[in-house]
Amino acid sequence: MKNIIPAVKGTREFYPEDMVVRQWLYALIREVSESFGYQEYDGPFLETLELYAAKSGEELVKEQSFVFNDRGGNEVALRPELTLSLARMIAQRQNELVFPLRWWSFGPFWRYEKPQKGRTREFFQWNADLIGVDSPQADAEVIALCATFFKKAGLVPQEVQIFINDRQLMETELIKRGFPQEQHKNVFRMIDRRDKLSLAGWEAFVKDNGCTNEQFVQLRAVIEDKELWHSSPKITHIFQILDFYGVGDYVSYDPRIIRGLDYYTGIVFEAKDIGEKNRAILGGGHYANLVEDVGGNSLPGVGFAMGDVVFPLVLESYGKLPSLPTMPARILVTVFDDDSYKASVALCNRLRVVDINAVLYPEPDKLGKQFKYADRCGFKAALVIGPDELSRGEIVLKDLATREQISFPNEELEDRIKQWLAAEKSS
RNA sequence: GUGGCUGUAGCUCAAUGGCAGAGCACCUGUCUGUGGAACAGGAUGUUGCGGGUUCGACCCCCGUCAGCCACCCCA
Repeated sequence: MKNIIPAVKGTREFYPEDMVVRQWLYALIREVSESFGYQEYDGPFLETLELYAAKSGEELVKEQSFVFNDRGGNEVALRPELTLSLARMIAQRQNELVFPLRWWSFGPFWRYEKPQKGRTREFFQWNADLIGVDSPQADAEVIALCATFFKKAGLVPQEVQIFINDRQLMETELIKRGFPQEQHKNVFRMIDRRDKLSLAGWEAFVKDNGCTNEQFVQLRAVIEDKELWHSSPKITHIFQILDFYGVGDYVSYDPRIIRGLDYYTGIVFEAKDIGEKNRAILGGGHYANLVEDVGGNSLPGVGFAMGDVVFPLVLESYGKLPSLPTMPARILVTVFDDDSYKASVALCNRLRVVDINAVLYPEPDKLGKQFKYADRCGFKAALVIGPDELSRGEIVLKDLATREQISFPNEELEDRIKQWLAAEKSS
């Protein structure tokens, strides 16, 4: 392999076998989103850095965005997330849109991170948001949407769980335990870190960041209190609603879920693979002020995002990634020799007219070679029209799996193929 | 951004300073109208890239790129 110019680090190349997975996922996402009546939309791939600067969280903006100056000298970013674009799009048409509205999107995003398995610099993301309602019912609907998606993908609650928490509940609890309001943003960051450190390491981290020993004890008590949600009418209500949806067993309470993005103000949630790897699959939450933050009137929303990289890995680890055909045609038309080539082209034409996909072998060749090619490419059947068939006015269909051949009159082609394909599909 | 491991044929991997190899896959033939077997034969490499040490480097050293793993962070 000599001197191939390498792809940009962290970018993705979708070979046909990868592309079918991407399209399968897109179709599944569309199916679930639309089953809840969400409308598809999209925003720009390029945005001003300014859009994210105020609200996305420092790390995302300063460390992880692809930023450059355009020819006019403006600082632009390849979008690292969609929610801010969504907020602006809503704000711009705030007076004509009908609320509540439900929108979803699936498109490319970029983050400048160190690539490894499950993490690339270029990825697709599913976003779904419900805008205009500030209620536990709205939060529950969006969480139910996630759970329904998992269910539809074949994942069970023993494999994936959606963990939820409420930042308001946490704030109330923190104040009760002696943490002043201005310390909360900092404390949230500490809670976010808990899972990544040993208890001793976390203790040191917390104290290094200005907490007293008493505060450390209190903080630890908060995040270890798995029953804290009982004191929250909102979360209690949400669990009840999720039972109505029939997805209650996909959701549990976790006081350690806080989320890194700064704009969440209420319910926050994160779905994880609870098997060996413990990978985060999606995350989201409730944001009360986002539309206002980008210049609109106050309007609440709740939504989430899921990347396209981890999810198929999770499915694969549970053996639930479907095997998808990469060959869109099921029929290969062989070419016997130069004299019969015209007849082979004619067969293809007739099949395509009746919406049957067909591939024409590109040159006359030995039949054995053509059958082998057909088999390796994943075709289901090969058609033969050589001198013998032409003289009898017939066509031969060879089933590549069973190796059986049937022949039929030329004029019955369309019907016979349709019949055969229907039988093949159901077998 | 930090630390570690890895990089040899299309794929999986050998070769521990002395002629770059094996299995699988591929191509051809046995087989001039029939693909999954068998047999026979065949092709395939800037050993990721650049430098250095050495009589001699896949091997040792430095740099660099990429992948993977752990951090960081997140989808």
